[in-house]
Amino acid sequence: MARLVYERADLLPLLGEVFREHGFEGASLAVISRRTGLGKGSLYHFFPGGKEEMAAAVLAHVDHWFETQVFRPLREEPDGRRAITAMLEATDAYFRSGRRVCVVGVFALAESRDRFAVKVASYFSAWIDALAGALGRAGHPPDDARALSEEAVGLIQGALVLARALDDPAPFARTLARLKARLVPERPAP
Amino acid sequence: MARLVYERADLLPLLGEVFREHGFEGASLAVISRRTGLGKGSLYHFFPGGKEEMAAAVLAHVDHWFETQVFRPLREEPDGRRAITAMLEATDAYFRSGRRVCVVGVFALAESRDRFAVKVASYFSAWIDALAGALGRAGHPPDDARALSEEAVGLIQGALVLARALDDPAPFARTLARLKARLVPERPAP
DNA sequence: CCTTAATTGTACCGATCAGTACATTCTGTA
DNA sequence: TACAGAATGTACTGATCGGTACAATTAAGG
Repeated sequence: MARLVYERADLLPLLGEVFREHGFEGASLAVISRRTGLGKGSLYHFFPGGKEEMAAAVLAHVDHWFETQVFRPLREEPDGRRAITAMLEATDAYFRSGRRVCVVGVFALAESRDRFAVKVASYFSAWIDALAGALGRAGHPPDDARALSEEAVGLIQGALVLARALDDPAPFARTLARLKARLVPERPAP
Repeated sequence: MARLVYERADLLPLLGEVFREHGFEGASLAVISRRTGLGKGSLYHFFPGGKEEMAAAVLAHVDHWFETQVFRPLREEPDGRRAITAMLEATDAYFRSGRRVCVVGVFALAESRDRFAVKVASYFSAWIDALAGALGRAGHPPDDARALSEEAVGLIQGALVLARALDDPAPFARTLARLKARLVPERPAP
């Protein structure tokens, strides 16, 4: 058989999609095997810890993506408005304008939250912290910035739930547009 | 053994908690049996359709609760501001101030969405429609009302995800407080 | 070509899954 | 008390679960 996967890292995007679509409980080794094209032998070769290790690797992979593409720019870009605009664009791209849900959110709602409690919690708190900082640099008063950041991150997650529930990505797109207007108004925040 | 359950309806709250905590895939008949105190014989006596019928009954039960306690008051209470305030209070009570997640949201994010697509979608669209009407009666311009309603429902769902992810109900409470300030401002909306 | 180790598919394990069959136990009505 | 039907627990089914063992295959180095 042709060798399609050369590295463990090549598997992570595929595994990510499987867990995103099925959740942890619903992602059976059978569907993982089918979607990756790898037998159990290969899967356990790359992930001796089994399904739990696969899910942990996916969470770490997602966290790393957001850390480098979203959180760090939010923290380090001196221009707060530019940082927030970039975050909204990256978010829109990552979630495919609402056609993709958040695997961390999926894990958070189900039983699997307890198993991955630390990673799930740190993902959201890192996002809120980084965005609050950028909002502060964009001119929002510190007290507002924190509340606004929490609201924005929650709004994104809620819009993903809504988009999936209604089977329509439009609510997510509208939410991002409203968020942009609120977080980065045409005239800098008072 | 003492008979604890006399009617199928008595089971729905128990089943609701199980599906809320475990999701559809994660709620095995073993845990359902343990949590309800009923053997499989009894469960299949009440729900010949098995797990799927149980979940459908739970969704219908939740939908009925929201219909009578939230959606209908939102539609029929002439005073829009009063209707919205009552909705926020009922929502806070139902979700136990953020200590409880939304079983429809849980179903929406996981694979189970496809199985219950109609009920999941209608729950959210009914909520958004009813709230948009009340917002209109509360003085919000029609265009704003629709967008504001969608945002509010999404915000509630997102806050539930956040509360569960961070294992802290506070974000939900703060979100409801902000929502109240936005939907029912001290001085009626412009 | 030969060796070696990494990689992979397959057969299997015990446990658990949803669901069925059915005998037993209750409960209400004579 | 006696009976009928509802309610219930238990034992089972085949399928699938996550995970293991291991032999066959592959690729790289000499």
